[in-house]
Amino acid sequence: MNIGDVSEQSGLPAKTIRYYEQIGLVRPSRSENGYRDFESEDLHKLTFLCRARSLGFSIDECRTLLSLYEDRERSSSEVKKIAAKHLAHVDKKISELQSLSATLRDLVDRCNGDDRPECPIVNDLAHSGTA
Amino acid sequence: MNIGDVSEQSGLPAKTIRYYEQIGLVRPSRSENGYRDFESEDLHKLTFLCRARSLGFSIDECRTLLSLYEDRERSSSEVKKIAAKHLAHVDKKISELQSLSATLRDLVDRCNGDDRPECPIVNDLAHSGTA
DNA sequence: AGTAGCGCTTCCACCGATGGGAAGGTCAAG
DNA sequence: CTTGACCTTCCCATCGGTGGAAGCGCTACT
Repeated sequence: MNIGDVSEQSGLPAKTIRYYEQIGLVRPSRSENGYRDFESEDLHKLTFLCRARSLGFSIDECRTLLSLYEDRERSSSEVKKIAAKHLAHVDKKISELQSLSATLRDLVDRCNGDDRPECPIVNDLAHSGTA
Repeated sequence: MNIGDVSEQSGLPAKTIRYYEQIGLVRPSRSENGYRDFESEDLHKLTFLCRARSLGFSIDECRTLLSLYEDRERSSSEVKKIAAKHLAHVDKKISELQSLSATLRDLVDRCNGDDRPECPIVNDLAHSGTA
Protein backbone atom coordinates (compact mmCIF):
# COMPACT_ATOMS: atom_id res chain seq x y z
CA MET A 1 0.00 0.00 0.00
CA ASN A 2 1.17 3.49 -0.83
CA ILE A 3 1.06 6.36 1.60
CA GLY A 4 -2.06 7.82 -0.04
CA ASP A 5 -4.03 4.65 0.68
CA VAL A 6 -3.05 4.39 4.34
CA SER A 7 -3.61 8.11 4.70
CA GLU A 8 -7.18 7.80 3.48
CA GLN A 9 -7.92 4.67 5.48
CA SER A 10 -6.26 5.71 8.72
CA GLY A 11 -7.52 9.29 8.68
CA LEU A 12 -4.03 10.76 9.06
CA PRO A 13 -2.56 13.21 6.51
CA ALA A 14 0.36 11.83 4.50
CA LYS A 15 2.59 14.54 5.98
CA THR A 16 1.80 13.28 9.45
CA ILE A 17 2.51 9.68 8.49
CA ARG A 18 5.94 10.66 7.16
CA TYR A 19 6.56 12.48 10.43
CA TYR A 20 5.50 9.41 12.41
CA GLU A 21 7.99 7.36 10.43
CA GLN A 22 10.68 9.93 11.16
CA ILE A 23 10.11 9.66 14.92
CA GLY A 24 9.96 5.88 14.75
CA LEU A 25 6.25 5.16 15.31
CA VAL A 26 6.00 3.19 12.08
CA ARG A 27 8.72 1.59 9.94
CA PRO A 28 7.32 0.88 6.49
CA SER A 29 9.59 -0.85 3.99
CA ARG A 30 10.35 0.64 0.60
CA SER A 31 9.38 -0.47 -2.86
CA GLU A 32 11.93 -0.58 -5.68
CA ASN A 33 10.87 2.87 -6.80
CA GLY A 34 11.57 4.35 -3.37
CA TYR A 35 7.91 4.63 -2.37
CA ARG A 36 6.95 3.66 1.16
CA ASP A 37 5.22 0.27 1.21
CA PHE A 38 2.81 -0.20 4.12
CA GLU A 39 1.60 -3.55 5.42
CA SER A 40 -1.92 -3.88 6.82
CA GLU A 41 -0.27 -4.07 10.23
CA ASP A 42 1.05 -0.55 9.66
CA LEU A 43 -2.42 0.58 8.74
CA HIS A 44 -3.76 -0.80 12.01
CA LYS A 45 -1.05 1.01 13.92
CA LEU A 46 -1.75 4.31 12.14
CA THR A 47 -5.48 3.99 12.75
CA PHE A 48 -4.71 3.29 16.40
CA LEU A 49 -2.49 6.37 16.50
CA CYS A 50 -5.14 8.54 14.88
CA ARG A 51 -7.69 7.57 17.52
CA ALA A 52 -5.26 7.90 20.41
CA ARG A 53 -4.17 11.35 19.21
CA SER A 54 -7.78 12.44 18.80
CA LEU A 55 -8.28 11.53 22.46
CA GLY A 56 -5.46 13.92 23.26
CA PHE A 57 -2.74 11.43 24.16
CA SER A 58 0.71 12.92 23.57
CA ILE A 59 3.05 11.35 21.06
CA ASP A 60 5.05 9.88 23.91
CA GLU A 61 1.95 8.36 25.46
CA CYS A 62 0.98 7.03 22.03
CA ARG A 63 4.38 5.43 21.69
CA THR A 64 3.85 3.59 24.96
CA LEU A 65 0.24 2.68 24.18
CA LEU A 66 1.34 1.36 20.81
CA SER A 67 3.98 -0.88 22.35
CA LEU A 68 1.36 -2.16 24.81
CA TYR A 69 -1.04 -2.65 21.90
CA GLU A 70 1.51 -4.85 20.22
CA ASP A 71 2.45 -6.72 23.37
CA ARG A 72 0.02 -9.60 23.80
CA GLU A 73 1.42 -10.26 27.27
CA ARG A 74 0.73 -6.75 28.56
CA SER A 75 -1.27 -6.26 31.73
CA SER A 76 -4.33 -4.06 31.38
CA SER A 77 -3.24 -2.16 34.48
CA GLU A 78 -0.35 -0.63 32.52
CA VAL A 79 -2.74 0.72 29.93
CA LYS A 80 -5.21 1.88 32.54
CA LYS A 81 -2.46 3.76 34.35
CA ILE A 82 -1.62 5.82 31.28
CA ALA A 83 -5.26 6.51 30.45
CA ALA A 84 -6.08 7.47 34.03
CA LYS A 85 -3.11 9.82 34.17
CA HIS A 86 -4.21 11.44 30.94
CA LEU A 87 -7.77 11.70 32.24
CA ALA A 88 -6.52 13.46 35.36
CA HIS A 89 -4.54 15.82 33.17
CA VAL A 90 -7.62 16.62 31.07
CA ASP A 91 -9.76 17.15 34.16
CA LYS A 92 -7.16 19.47 35.65
CA LYS A 93 -7.13 21.47 32.45
CA ILE A 94 -10.92 21.66 32.52
CA SER A 95 -11.00 23.07 36.02
CA GLU A 96 -8.29 25.61 35.17
CA LEU A 97 -10.28 26.74 32.18
CA GLN A 98 -13.47 26.89 34.23
CA SER A 99 -11.85 29.20 36.72
CA LEU A 100 -10.54 31.28 33.82
CA SER A 101 -13.99 31.35 32.28
CA ALA A 102 -15.51 32.60 35.53
CA THR A 103 -12.97 35.41 35.75
CA LEU A 104 -13.51 36.41 32.14
CA ARG A 105 -17.27 36.22 32.47
CA ASP A 106 -17.16 38.46 35.49
CA LEU A 107 -15.06 41.00 33.61
CA VAL A 108 -17.28 40.87 30.55
CA ASP A 109 -20.46 41.17 32.62
CA ARG A 110 -19.14 44.19 34.48
CA CYS A 111 -18.24 46.02 31.28
CA ASN A 112 -20.93 48.26 29.85
CA GLY A 113 -19.66 47.81 26.31
CA ASP A 114 -20.68 51.27 25.21
CA ASP A 115 -18.95 54.23 23.55
CA ARG A 116 -17.35 55.51 26.73
CA PRO A 117 -13.75 54.66 27.62
CA GLU A 118 -14.49 53.51 31.19
CA CYS A 119 -13.82 49.77 31.17
CA PRO A 120 -13.43 47.37 34.11
CA ILE A 121 -11.67 44.86 31.89
CA VAL A 122 -8.78 47.14 31.08
CA ASN A 123 -8.77 48.50 34.62
CA ASP A 124 -8.45 45.06 36.13
CA LEU A 125 -5.73 44.03 33.70
CA ALA A 126 -3.79 47.16 34.60
CA HIS A 127 -4.17 47.25 38.39
CA SER A 128 -4.10 44.01 40.32
CA GLY A 129 -6.73 41.99 38.47
CA THR A 130 -8.96 39.19 39.64
CA ALA A 131 -6.62 36.49 38.31
CA MET B 1 15.31 50.41 35.39
CA ASN B 2 17.20 47.38 34.11
CA ILE B 3 15.55 44.30 32.72
CA GLY B 4 16.06 42.36 35.95
CA ASP B 5 14.03 44.92 37.90
CA VAL B 6 11.07 44.99 35.52
CA SER B 7 11.23 41.22 35.28
CA GLU B 8 10.86 40.87 39.03
CA GLN B 9 8.15 43.51 39.32
CA SER B 10 6.10 42.51 36.28
CA GLY B 11 6.34 38.78 36.88
CA LEU B 12 7.70 38.08 33.39
CA PRO B 13 11.04 36.31 32.78
CA ALA B 14 13.73 38.54 31.26
CA LYS B 15 13.83 36.28 28.22
CA THR B 16 10.15 36.90 27.64
CA ILE B 17 10.57 40.66 27.98
CA ARG B 18 13.31 40.64 25.33
CA TYR B 19 11.00 38.59 23.16
CA TYR B 20 8.19 41.09 23.71
CA GLU B 21 10.53 43.87 22.63
CA GLN B 22 11.46 41.85 19.55
CA ILE B 23 7.81 41.54 18.51
CA GLY B 24 7.17 45.20 19.28
CA LEU B 25 5.06 45.04 22.42
CA VAL B 26 7.45 47.28 24.34
CA ARG B 27 10.14 49.66 23.08
CA PRO B 28 12.54 50.45 25.91
CA SER B 29 15.34 52.95 25.25
CA ARG B 30 18.97 52.06 25.79
CA SER B 31 21.51 53.31 28.32
CA GLU B 32 25.02 54.28 27.26
CA ASN B 33 26.29 50.82 28.13
CA GLY B 34 23.76 49.20 25.80
CA TYR B 35 21.46 47.98 28.57
CA ARG B 36 17.71 48.32 28.10
CA ASP B 37 16.36 51.21 30.15
CA PHE B 38 12.71 50.77 31.12
CA GLU B 39 10.39 53.62 32.14
CA SER B 40 7.67 53.01 34.71
CA GLU B 41 5.23 53.15 31.80
CA ASP B 42 6.96 50.09 30.32
CA LEU B 43 6.61 48.36 33.66
CA HIS B 44 2.88 49.01 33.64
CA LYS B 45 2.59 47.64 30.14
CA LEU B 46 4.54 44.51 31.01
CA THR B 47 2.44 43.93 34.12
CA PHE B 48 -0.66 44.37 31.97
CA LEU B 49 0.72 41.86 29.49
CA CYS B 50 1.55 39.35 32.22
CA ARG B 51 -2.03 39.47 33.51
CA ALA B 52 -3.59 39.36 30.05
CA ARG B 53 -1.43 36.36 29.08
CA SER B 54 -2.30 34.59 32.32
CA LEU B 55 -5.97 34.99 31.34
CA GLY B 56 -5.10 33.17 28.14
CA PHE B 57 -5.30 36.06 25.66
CA SER B 58 -3.13 35.42 22.62
CA ILE B 59 -0.21 37.69 21.85
CA ASP B 60 -2.24 39.28 19.07
CA GLU B 61 -5.16 39.90 21.40
CA CYS B 62 -2.73 41.34 23.93
CA ARG B 63 -1.36 43.67 21.30
CA THR B 64 -4.85 45.00 20.63
CA LEU B 65 -5.77 45.16 24.30
CA LEU B 66 -2.55 47.06 24.98
CA SER B 67 -3.30 49.63 22.32
CA LEU B 68 -6.80 50.03 23.77
CA TYR B 69 -5.25 50.30 27.22
CA GLU B 70 -3.13 53.18 26.01
CA ASP B 71 -5.93 54.86 24.09
CA ARG B 72 -7.84 57.10 26.47
CA GLU B 73 -10.50 57.65 23.82
CA ARG B 74 -11.25 53.96 23.37
CA SER B 75 -14.81 52.70 23.70
CA SER B 76 -15.32 49.95 26.24
CA SER B 77 -17.30 48.00 23.63
CA GLU B 78 -14.10 47.34 21.67
CA VAL B 79 -12.49 45.80 24.74
CA LYS B 80 -15.60 43.87 25.64
CA LYS B 81 -15.75 42.41 22.15
CA ILE B 82 -12.27 40.93 22.43
CA ALA B 83 -12.86 39.58 25.91
CA ALA B 84 -16.23 38.08 24.98
CA LYS B 85 -14.72 36.39 21.95
CA HIS B 86 -11.96 34.96 24.07
CA LEU B 87 -14.50 33.81 26.66
CA ALA B 88 -16.46 32.00 23.96
CA HIS B 89 -13.25 30.36 22.80
CA VAL B 90 -12.45 29.20 26.33
CA ASP B 91 -15.97 27.87 26.85
CA LYS B 92 -15.80 25.96 23.59
CA LYS B 93 -12.51 24.41 24.66
CA ILE B 94 -14.05 23.45 28.00
CA SER B 95 -16.93 21.60 26.39
CA GLU B 96 -14.59 19.80 24.01
CA LEU B 97 -12.47 18.68 26.92
CA GLN B 98 -15.54 17.63 28.88
CA SER B 99 -16.64 15.36 26.09
CA LEU B 100 -13.11 13.99 25.90
CA SER B 101 -13.08 13.45 29.64
CA ALA B 102 -16.35 11.49 29.48
CA THR B 103 -14.96 9.21 26.77
CA LEU B 104 -11.75 8.62 28.68
CA ARG B 105 -13.56 8.05 31.95
CA ASP B 106 -15.78 5.46 30.30
CA LEU B 107 -12.73 3.65 28.93
CA VAL B 108 -10.92 3.77 32.25
CA ASP B 109 -13.97 2.60 34.19
CA ARG B 110 -14.45 -0.36 31.88
CA CYS B 111 -10.85 -1.50 32.25
CA ASN B 112 -10.16 -3.98 35.03
CA GLY B 113 -6.61 -2.81 35.46
CA ASP B 114 -5.31 -6.19 36.48
CA ASP B 115 -2.49 -8.50 35.34
CA ARG B 116 -4.42 -9.91 32.40
CA PRO B 117 -3.93 -8.53 28.89
CA GLU B 118 -7.66 -8.07 28.13
CA CYS B 119 -8.15 -4.30 27.95
CA PRO B 120 -11.13 -2.33 26.58
CA ILE B 121 -8.98 0.79 26.22
CA VAL B 122 -6.60 -0.79 23.75
CA ASN B 123 -9.47 -2.61 22.06
CA ASP B 124 -11.42 0.57 21.51
CA LEU B 125 -8.38 2.42 20.23
CA ALA B 126 -7.72 -0.38 17.79
CA HIS B 127 -11.23 -1.11 16.48
CA SER B 128 -13.63 1.76 15.96
CA GLY B 129 -13.44 3.56 19.29
CA THR B 130 -15.98 5.76 21.06
CA ALA B 131 -14.40 8.99 19.79
C1' DA C 1 45.06 46.28 40.61
C1' DG C 2 43.24 41.93 39.82
C1' DT C 3 39.63 38.79 39.79
C1' DA C 4 35.36 36.47 40.88
C1' DG C 5 30.69 36.44 39.95
C1' DC C 6 26.53 38.28 38.62
C1' DG C 7 23.79 40.80 35.14
C1' DC C 8 23.47 42.35 30.72
C1' DT C 9 24.01 41.79 25.50
C1' DT C 10 23.29 39.13 20.93
C1' DC C 11 22.58 35.10 18.30
C1' DC C 12 21.16 30.49 17.30
C1' DA C 13 18.69 26.39 18.16
C1' DC C 14 14.88 23.89 20.11
C1' DC C 15 10.06 22.30 21.79
C1' DG C 16 5.03 19.58 19.56
C1' DA C 17 2.79 18.24 15.81
C1' DT C 18 2.10 19.27 12.03
C1' DG C 19 1.21 22.44 7.35
C1' DG C 20 2.85 24.68 3.11
C1' DG C 21 5.33 24.61 -0.76
C1' DA C 22 9.44 23.91 -3.92
C1' DA C 23 12.04 20.84 -6.87
C1' DG C 24 12.13 16.64 -8.87
C1' DG C 25 11.28 11.34 -9.78
C1' DT C 26 7.40 7.72 -11.05
C1' DC C 27 3.46 5.73 -12.82
C1' DA C 28 -0.93 4.92 -15.49
C1' DA C 29 -3.87 6.69 -19.04
C1' DG C 30 -4.89 8.93 -23.30
C1' DC D 1 4.81 11.64 -25.73
C1' DT D 2 2.56 14.28 -22.70
C1' DT D 3 -0.50 15.18 -18.97
C1' DG D 4 -1.67 14.78 -14.35
C1' DA D 5 -1.82 12.43 -10.11
C1' DC D 6 1.15 10.54 -6.87
C1' DC D 7 5.44 9.92 -4.66
C1' DT D 8 10.16 11.59 -2.79
C1' DT D 9 13.24 14.84 0.06
C1' DC D 10 14.15 19.30 1.83
C1' DC D 11 13.46 23.59 4.04
C1' DC D 12 10.56 27.18 6.25
C1' DA D 13 6.53 28.66 9.26
C1' DT D 14 3.50 28.15 13.04
C1' DC D 15 2.95 29.80 18.76
C1' DG D 16 5.08 31.52 22.68
C1' DG D 17 8.53 31.32 24.39
C1' DT D 18 13.03 28.62 26.65
C1' DG D 19 17.98 27.11 26.79
C1' DG D 20 22.56 27.78 26.03
C1' DA D 21 26.99 29.84 24.35
C1' DA D 22 30.09 33.66 23.79
C1' DG D 23 31.24 37.92 25.24
C1' DC D 24 30.68 42.48 27.43
C1' DG D 25 29.69 45.72 32.01
C1' DC D 26 29.47 46.43 36.74
C1' DT D 27 30.30 45.70 41.59
C1' DA D 28 32.73 43.86 45.49
C1' DC D 29 36.32 41.71 47.76
C1' DT D 30 41.06 40.88 48.47
